[in-house]
Order: sequence, then structure tokens, then C-alpha cells
Amino acid sequence: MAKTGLPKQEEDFPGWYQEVVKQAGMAEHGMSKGTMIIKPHGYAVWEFIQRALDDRFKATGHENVYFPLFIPQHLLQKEAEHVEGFAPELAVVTHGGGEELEEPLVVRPTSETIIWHTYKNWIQSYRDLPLLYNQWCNVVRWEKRSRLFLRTTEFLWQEGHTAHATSEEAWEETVRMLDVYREVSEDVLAIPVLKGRKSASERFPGAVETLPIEGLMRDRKALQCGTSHFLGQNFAKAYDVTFLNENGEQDHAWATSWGFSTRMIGGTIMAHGDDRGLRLPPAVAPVQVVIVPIYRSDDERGGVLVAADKAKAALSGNGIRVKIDDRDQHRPGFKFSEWELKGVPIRIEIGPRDVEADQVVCASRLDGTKQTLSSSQVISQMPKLLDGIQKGLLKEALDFRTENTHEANDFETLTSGINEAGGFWVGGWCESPECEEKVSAATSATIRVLPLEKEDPGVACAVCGQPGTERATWAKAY
RNA sequence: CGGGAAGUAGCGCAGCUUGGUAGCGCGCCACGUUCGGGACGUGGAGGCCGGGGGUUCAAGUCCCCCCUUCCCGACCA
Repeated sequence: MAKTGLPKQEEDFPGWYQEVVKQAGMAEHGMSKGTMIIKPHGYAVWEFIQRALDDRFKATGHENVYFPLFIPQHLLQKEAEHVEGFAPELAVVTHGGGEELEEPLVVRPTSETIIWHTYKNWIQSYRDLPLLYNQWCNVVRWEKRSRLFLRTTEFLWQEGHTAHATSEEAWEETVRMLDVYREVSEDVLAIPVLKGRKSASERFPGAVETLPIEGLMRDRKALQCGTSHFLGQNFAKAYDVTFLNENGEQDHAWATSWGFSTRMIGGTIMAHGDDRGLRLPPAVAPVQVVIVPIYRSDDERGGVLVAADKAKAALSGNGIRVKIDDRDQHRPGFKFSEWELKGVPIRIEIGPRDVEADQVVCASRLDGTKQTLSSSQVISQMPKLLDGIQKGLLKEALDFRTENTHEANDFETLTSGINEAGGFWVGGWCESPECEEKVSAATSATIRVLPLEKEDPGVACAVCGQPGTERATWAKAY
């Protein structure tokens, strides 16, 4: 049996998570408080996520820009709710060039302020709109508690910032980008997500509506996987961004912003990983197929490696990312375990017996099954096998979510359900912050999502019994 | 920022009670035997014992101060 040295997921999920991240070579803690060093294997996954998002941004007419890391403090203070929301978690630079600065510089926690300050100069007429810009960058938020990938002082993300002439257009953009996130989560990362709205208490500071996608991790806790904000005219008003509309009237621009971060590397690990380690969706696996040659003598080694090279060349020719693990210092069993830990979707074993029979042994990381395939079969079937793993991971995660989504129509069922079973709990809500708070106090869970289109739940508020006006989905979350 | 725990070799830890030559396992390097599910033997390299101050003939060990990390909360992508 394999000895991974990992805690069992069931017994110690946080411990399991931390060990997987470390042992699989994804990331480690940085030197200063709450920071993270992303290692090659982790960063390579991020590059695939970046590419998937960026392709979709371009396809929907967006362009990339870059704004400064430092934001003059006064700029940040113009939107009241925004200041209040971010004030506790700002990093502030007070010295530069060996001297105290006249005005402190805030390290961006997000860039709405500096961007809308700049948009003021870029927008005069409705003909200048929309502005559909995105930037890839790092941001800093001084969180009290950090966890690799999920919450670190500094993290990498993209933040889109668009300006529109009408409320309708901005709302459409907000919803469109939320769906881009849904698509990347589900089709690329194989994490099924719930789309919807946040309650007022969970909204982004300064937003009119915050639309999240929420995924369920294997410990039955939710993870916010991306958010798209409808900012209304709040930032345009705070930063005085006006334009002349088609009717010749001055109007404030309408705004959206949306972000997707390196936290989703952690999400991918927590949504699919098992007791042997990572299970990476083929779409983001830096190595999709690893070939482990097996041999005893130099003679066998030669023949096996020729067969391995041939298989690699053929697979690479089909656009598949293949690696041959020809390290002499490790035996095959060690390599099997190591690549499983790293999450490689397919392992091909080629030994003397296989060379003789012109075949390979092909093992799937999805369920551990092995099959023997002829050399030509393995080439022709590989895209299908990888696609099967991609879809299989999504299906497993979807089934898991279905099993762990429950209805609750009274306080006792709701709170004990959340506390004892975990997962998503759906119930009526009267929209009062008091009822929301009561559940949080009893469970530490929050409303993760309300339906995108507000709908009558047809049941009473699960907390107070008054008529329900929203259908709320609750869960404990990261 | 509260409540706990911990900082000793790259990683995981023992040693501290009762002060007296710096240890173990894994990993690393060399050679040999191994190789279809985490191999073994022999030899070797590697330490400002988190930092600063004290007590003492003598401090990893005792005392004081500081720093950092982890876990549990509150804050959050």
C-alpha cells in the first residue's frame, strides 16, 4: 500500500490540505507575515487558469491594462463604504527614499479607487463608453489569519473594471462576467458552482450588488470562487466621472468590477483531492500524462526508454503535455505515489513485458483503475481518456454537492443541519439582518448565495417564521 | 486582536524536569546491490539550539525582554 504521509481527509482536512500543498510542491509560506511563495507546480496551474480567463475576456471584448501598485491615501477615502470596508486591512507605505512621505501610499487592496480616479480623464462622452478593461496584478490585504492560497496577505488575481453608459448595460456586463467565472470553474477547474447574489451584509464595500459563484469543498464547506460586482454609479459619483449622453445631458457612468484569484488553486485542491493527494483536472494539469519506465538491466532500460520516447512523441504531437520520469534514483513504486500526489491525471507504465507485446499499462488518477492498451490505442484514445477524467471530476463534485444540499424550513433543522452535516442548506428568508445574524451566531455559517433573479421561496423565513421573500443558501465557508 | 502551542541540520522531532563533548529519523552526497505500488547495505557531508540581555567556572537546558510561525476564534477573496 502507498504511504503518502498525508493525514486522512476525513480526520483532519486542514492538515491534509496543508500537507498536500507542501508535499505536491504547490506553495509554501513566505518570510513575512501571511505571505506565500508559489512554487513551479502551483504557478503552472495558475498559468492555465490565467489563459482560460484571458481568452474569455478577449472574446468578450476586454483589453488588459496596468495601474500602479501604490494608491495615494486621499484617493482611497472618497467612497465612504469602500473606505470603511477596506480600512482595517490596508498596508500603508509611510517612508520612501529614506524620508517620511508627505502623503502615505496605500498598497492596493483592489484598484477601483485609482482606476475610477483615472477614468474621470478618459470619459467625456457616451462615445467613449464602454471601457472594458482588466488587469492582472497582485493585491495586499492585511488579513488576521492566513491559509495557503485561500487567504494570504498578498495574492495574485485579475480585476476587471468596466464603465458603461447605462445601468442595463452595466448589469448585463456584471452577469456576463459572472458566467465567464462559472464557465471557467466548471469547464476548466471541474468545480460546479452556484451562481447568485450576496445578501447586503456580504456585499463588496461600495457595490450595489455582489454576484458570487460558490463551490463546495470535500469537507462540506463552501468556497467563494469569484465575484462580479454591479457598482451602480457609486464610484462615478465619488470620483466625479461624468459624460454627455446621447440626449446631451450630463450623467454619471455605471460601473462593474470582477475578480478571480489564486485562491482557486486551493479550491481545485480542496474540491478534488483525495487521500493520495491532488487530482488535477486535465485542463490545468501541467503534466497530463506521465510515463514511468520500468526496467532492471541496462538492456531493458534501453528498449523501454525507446518505447517511452516514441509514445511521448506521438502524444505530444497531439498537443498533450507528457513527461517521462526516467530518474534512475527512484523505483517505480515511488514514482507512482509521487505523481499521484502531484495530481497527474494519467500514468503510463512501460516495462519489458509491454515492449515485447507492443502495449502499455494506463492508470487513471480519477479512480485508480488500470488498463492495458496497445501502443496505437493509447495514442488514439488519450484525448478521450483525458476528457473522461475532466468530466468525471466535475460529475463527482456535482454528485457530492447534490448529496450535500438540503432543505430546511425551521431554525432547528437549519442550524443543527449546518453544524452536524455541513454542506449547503436552502431555506426561506425574510431579508432581515437579524435573522441572518441569528443563524451565523448559532453556526458560524453565512448566506452564500441568493438566486440571481429574486424569487418567492413559497415558504416562511426559516428563522422567524414570517413570510419568506428570498430563497437563501447557507453554508460554512472558507 | 483575544485563547492555546511551538521555534534545535533541508524536513520531522528528541534533549530542557535535575546546567557539563549537539542527537535521532527522513532527505542529501559517494559506492555497491536493487527496480511491475513509496528498496537496502556501507561510508560521508551538513548546526551562531529564533534574536538580545542576564545568572553561572560552565547555558540548547535556568531567569527577563523581543521576534516569528502554527492551531482555535473575531475580520475577510
